Amino acid sequence: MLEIKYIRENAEAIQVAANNKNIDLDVATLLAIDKERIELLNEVETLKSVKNDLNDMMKSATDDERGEIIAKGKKIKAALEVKLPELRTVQEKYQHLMVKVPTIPATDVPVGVDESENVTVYEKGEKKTYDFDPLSHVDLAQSLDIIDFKRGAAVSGYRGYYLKNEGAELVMAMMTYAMHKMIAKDFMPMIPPTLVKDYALFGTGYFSGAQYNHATDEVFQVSSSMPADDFNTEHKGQKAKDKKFLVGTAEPSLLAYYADQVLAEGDLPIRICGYSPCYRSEIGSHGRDTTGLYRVHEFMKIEQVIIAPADVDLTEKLQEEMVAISEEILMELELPYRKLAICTGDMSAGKYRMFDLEVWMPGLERWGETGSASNFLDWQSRRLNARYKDAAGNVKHVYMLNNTVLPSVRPLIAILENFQRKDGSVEIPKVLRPFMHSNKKVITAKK
RNA sequence: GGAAGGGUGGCUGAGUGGUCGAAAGCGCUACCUUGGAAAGGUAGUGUAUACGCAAGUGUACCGCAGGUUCGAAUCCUGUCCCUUCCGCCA
Repeated sequence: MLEIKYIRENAEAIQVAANNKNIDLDVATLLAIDKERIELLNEVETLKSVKNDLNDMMKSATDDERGEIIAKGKKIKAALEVKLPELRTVQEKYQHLMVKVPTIPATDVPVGVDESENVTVYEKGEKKTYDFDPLSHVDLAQSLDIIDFKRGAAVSGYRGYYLKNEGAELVMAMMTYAMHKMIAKDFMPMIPPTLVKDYALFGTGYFSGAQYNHATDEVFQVSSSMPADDFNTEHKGQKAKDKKFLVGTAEPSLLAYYADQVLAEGDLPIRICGYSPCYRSEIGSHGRDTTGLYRVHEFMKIEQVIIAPADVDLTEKLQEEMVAISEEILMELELPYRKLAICTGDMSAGKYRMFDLEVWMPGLERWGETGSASNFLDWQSRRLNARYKDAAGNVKHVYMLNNTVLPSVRPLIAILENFQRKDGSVEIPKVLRPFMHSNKKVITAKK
């Protein structure tokens, strides 16, 4: 969401951004509707102004005058009953288009249609060479008895899994290691709610429109008092109460913490790291990555967010700072990775700049995304109404950034596949050993 | 899940249909007073939005959304949140 004034002044640049981001938006149509909206708004406000004058007159009117005023008032009311629905219709159209307006990306963001045009900034870490055929994490999980996909599918369904033995231990170790790392870097640790109201997800841009949309939004919906089938239908007499959503990352919860708040500039930037379970419906991903742990419906993650003052250059630095932390973690985990500058077509509407980190997975023989760093400028804070007062006393929207610190499952894949040895065992990365029972160094095959 | 009470400006809190954008107090800001401070005095002090270079003017906002009425902080309906008690429960 952007300011309409800004959209009027930068119509062309926004149209280009929308085109580059594959967003179906005609800015000229938006501006035409905006004009219509302003005209109707002025008409309605004029009517209301007359109404208010009548109310003032009523205060000191004689009985005779009162009858006359009431008659005039009724006319105003009738006129408003015509205009207000018109205004409402136009405002709905306006809102519908406004929520699609993208942030104009940084000028040096690569322009591209889809992920194939993302640009590799650099690769770091050595890909190991093996004197044997490296197994995939699925095979390793089986022989080491640390992940059970079969029972996961039986109990949870498609893409379900159990972590067990060292698998469970290792994931907890990863989470604790990452949390400690962030606390050491002065990020405030939080464990936010994962069951949230719609506005947290709308505000951070996780709904494709202004409301939850079954067809495209990758979000699980939850209701405690209605059958799931009736969720989007508000039956007469039946309450759509406790309509909640499961977040796919801690980001919405962490950022919505500041919704409707006015912060002090002196408190910015605010750095936060949050631990949360993450839920993804993967509704548009049927048939992709169908085996293994790569694409699952639930996992755990440490996330980092920064709430910054409205200073683009500063946020560029802060984004680099956040990416550097994620890179430091991958280096300490001794995982080879690459950094990608995400192109316009692979970037969602609100983003100004986005980097992905991908880790090499020798068993799958591919790079796999383990983290994503985004700078939204004020796109999210406008939706969330998160502001701050600057030194001069002006109230402005904050700028918001987020980045993965460490998710649970994809790095686990990378660890298993990169640290496997010829005898089928898997070495535990040194930095995680202090978080394993008895400083365990190796996971050995159970059979 | 049951019962009761409550949500008003930065805070406390008055207000049950028209004189209420809203009393009073506190806080805050400026000025006066002072050697300086306190106390005291005077004035000011919400947000959003439309038009405008601006001053300003209009509109909206008393949790949120609807409704009744010529007119709603006030009446009606729904909803969200908070407090207390009971029940259930990790």
